[in-house]
Amino acid sequence: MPTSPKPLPAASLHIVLALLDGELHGYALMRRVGELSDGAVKMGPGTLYGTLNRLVDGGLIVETTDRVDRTETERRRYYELTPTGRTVALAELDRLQTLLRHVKRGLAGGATA
Amino acid sequence: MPTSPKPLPAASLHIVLALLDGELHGYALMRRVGELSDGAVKMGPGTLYGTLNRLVDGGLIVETTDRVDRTETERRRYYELTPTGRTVALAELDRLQTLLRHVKRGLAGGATA
DNA sequence: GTATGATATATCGAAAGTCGATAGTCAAGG
DNA sequence: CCTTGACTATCGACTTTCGATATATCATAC
Repeated sequence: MPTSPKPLPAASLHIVLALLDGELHGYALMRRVGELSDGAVKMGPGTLYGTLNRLVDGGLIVETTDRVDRTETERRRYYELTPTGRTVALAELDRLQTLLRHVKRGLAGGATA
Repeated sequence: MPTSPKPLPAASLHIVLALLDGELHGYALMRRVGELSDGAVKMGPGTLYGTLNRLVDGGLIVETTDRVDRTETERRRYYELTPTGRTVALAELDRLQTLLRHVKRGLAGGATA
């Protein structure tokens, strides 16, 4: 079972989930991560860029080099999920869904003790 | 807006979610946290007891002292959510639901780029 | 023309959190 | 007895996160 060794840390999780929708550059990722939780999660650059590098090292994302319409002065660095990264992201999504389902089931049952 | 300063760390999150269903003692909490994610999350004692203390300090949980049918030799220490803790737990649950909703919406849209 | 604020990337050190190993007690079963 | 599972607990190493800081470009406004 190579696709679920252990849960990703929070920042990594948010990044790979955000990238499920398509490639993004660092700054956009910061915004998107915030948006995805209606502003509840705020990832600063200190967290972002280190995490990005770790994800690249771990083989979950890659910097896309096939950009076509980019100007010379393009500062943005785009990242996308690798196939492995996508698999992991989907597995994490699943894990969260399972968690919520179980918690909500317990809530419905009612622990009026 | 006193009820959403920032997301709880992973271990704290799992513990308060597990306690939404009712009071539990440490060892049972370890099992329950695993169950809630179908075995994907494994919290060992090293993580558990430190986190438990932090949650007590933070006023999110309390050790229940009103146990009736406990023997003298009872080693178990039961914890339950405080009203604040319950509010935080529910807010976190909400945050996760929002996250999943947004991510899945993006997935449906399709990023065939 | 120049101040300002958003875009954009990057690094540093401190603080916080997590993990795995270890340890001890008690009860029940073989 | 002696092992095994329940149960709480702590330690140190490691990983992750945070906040501040830095730098450069661009658009808008003054």
